[in-house]
Amino acid sequence: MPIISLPDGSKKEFSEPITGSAVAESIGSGLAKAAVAIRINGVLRDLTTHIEDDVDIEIVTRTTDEGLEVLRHDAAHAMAEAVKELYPDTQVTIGPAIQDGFYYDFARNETFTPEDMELIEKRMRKIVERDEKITREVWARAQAIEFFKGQGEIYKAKIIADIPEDEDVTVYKQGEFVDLCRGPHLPSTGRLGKAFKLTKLAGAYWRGDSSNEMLQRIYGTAWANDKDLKQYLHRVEEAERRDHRQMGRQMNLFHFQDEAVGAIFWHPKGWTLFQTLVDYMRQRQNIAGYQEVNTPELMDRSLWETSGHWDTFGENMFTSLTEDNRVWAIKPMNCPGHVQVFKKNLRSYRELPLRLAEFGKVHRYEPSGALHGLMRVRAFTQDDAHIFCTEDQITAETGAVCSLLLEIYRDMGFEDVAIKFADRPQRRVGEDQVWDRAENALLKAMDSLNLDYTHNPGEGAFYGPKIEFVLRDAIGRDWQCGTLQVDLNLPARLGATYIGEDGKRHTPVLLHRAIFGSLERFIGILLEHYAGNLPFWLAPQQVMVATITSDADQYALEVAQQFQNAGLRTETDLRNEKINYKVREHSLTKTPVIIALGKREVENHTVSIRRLGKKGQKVVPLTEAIATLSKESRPHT
RNA sequence: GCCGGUGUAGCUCAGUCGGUAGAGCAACGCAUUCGUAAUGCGUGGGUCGGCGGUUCGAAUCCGUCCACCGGCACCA
Repeated sequence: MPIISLPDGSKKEFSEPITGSAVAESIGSGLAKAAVAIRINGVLRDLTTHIEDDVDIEIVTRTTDEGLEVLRHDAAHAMAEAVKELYPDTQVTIGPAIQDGFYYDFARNETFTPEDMELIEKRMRKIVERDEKITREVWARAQAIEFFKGQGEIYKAKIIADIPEDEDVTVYKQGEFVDLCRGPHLPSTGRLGKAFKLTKLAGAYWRGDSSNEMLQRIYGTAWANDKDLKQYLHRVEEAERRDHRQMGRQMNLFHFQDEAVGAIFWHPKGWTLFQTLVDYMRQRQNIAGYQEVNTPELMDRSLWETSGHWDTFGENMFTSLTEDNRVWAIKPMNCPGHVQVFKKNLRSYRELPLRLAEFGKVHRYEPSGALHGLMRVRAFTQDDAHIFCTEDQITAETGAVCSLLLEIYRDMGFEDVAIKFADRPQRRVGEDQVWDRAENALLKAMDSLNLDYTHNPGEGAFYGPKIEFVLRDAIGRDWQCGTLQVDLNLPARLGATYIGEDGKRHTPVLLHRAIFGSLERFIGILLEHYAGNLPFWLAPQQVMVATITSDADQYALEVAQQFQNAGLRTETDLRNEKINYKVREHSLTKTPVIIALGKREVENHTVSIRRLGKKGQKVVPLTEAIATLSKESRPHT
């Protein structure tokens, strides 16, 4: 006689054991239709589960995050079933739900083609039409292994062998298809609906390990209904439209070419943007007590051996062998250089914290497959700084870096910043006790600053734990940009010391920190965040003075000159073209302000201001325009 | 680095069965002086990613290398 409590506190009593579906039906047919799973005493279960005891339940519907996860997991199963029907010699491995969709990894000798993908999707739709019952069974481990081996499913057998002894091995059946799975699943394949689509074909290593064989992964997206699917596809298109590589071409900012793979040719406008960011950061850092330095691009290999970079990343460093038989490494980081500057003078504890900053251009031989526009390159510029301090100063310095960083992100238009704590990685230098100290010091600093953070295990740098600062952009994507690392290893390895109050030599703590991270990448992020429509103060070309007729040419040159004198990045367009044509062209290159000048403006000494993305225009006296725009051109700090 | 896809004019793209390579935009020239997202007419522009092979003949078929795109792995 189960008594079932609903989330709103109401109770329902049933005279006999009942399934989740029936409970949903008893509440309402609409709910029953939308239901994909049931939460019983906090645990997500199949709708087909029989409820015999008194329980708290919640019906999970297809539009909720959890419901979508179930739906997408079902889509993965339907895809696997389709693949097994069409290509019986294929082994299925794993197929989880992911953000916005699902994938399944297959092992098969032949490769899947885009045409296969269409066939598979068609077959999935047939499987949905067949509306096969999905049933759950608990199997004995040995029996399960035997079964899947018998089916030629070696990967599945391996997965079962890895399931902890105390966990049940559950399998789900739909039609002829039997899959090892934790569940939960829908009652039948028909409930999946039609709002899914296979999206891409890719390789993926078995168990995510590049020393293993590569499987074939098929990705798909699945939604509660057609409307949501359409909306998602539209969102993807929008994201493509704001691709920074596209913006770079449209706005004439930079280009790449085969002779310099992973390196950027900055055009005048792109470089102007770059310099605007550098100028801004330089100013902020000066105020925050940093001193700027510059260190060599090339340093003898031995220095990198001492620092530990050679052992850890030697294969990813560019080197140059010279006539005198010396091997030079092109710097992949600035820290060893900064330590040399620190070491050159005898340092006193009174000088600490000493903050050395450098807009250092570094080179790293990134794997070819990792390269991606401005986001991942082989030559980039860091807004790097190293803070030499005592252990007692770690907290205060961490606090200062955090507030500086958050202010700067806000200026750039990012309000939403997440913080992660990354601790010791597998591959590292230094004793475990040193790592304990470094991690504890950083955690203590974060706690005493009341920072909200999540844990990112094993993701620290090879010389120390780090804080990662992750910002969220206008379309909800996360970008890890800033970082702060506590390093108790490199200063000792590179022999940095200072004289303490006690008159003895001590090894300083080294805090590595960057705010933009890579200037190049940050520009990519800005371009995508703003879809090219940069705020006025950042826009490389702020004002275009365009004439309506040639009568205004003289005045236009005068106006442009005055804008330039006021520090506004201004160009003129005196071409013999219609104003419509000019407006369109300069709008496409994302110029924030177009000043159109005709007879009327010449006569009245006014200008007509048109803002990017806005319909009309405003006619104001020239002096007023200059005042307004100059004010806007300052970083709003 | 690995898997799959793509590579044709400055840009976006078409090119059937192997038979002398096309469009729109841009550029250049001429006309037009125009009031806020494309004025008209004309002209020039190609190592069809590189190299090799098959063929009487290759943008097209085969091999190989390179780059890019989407993933995987990597990311000091």
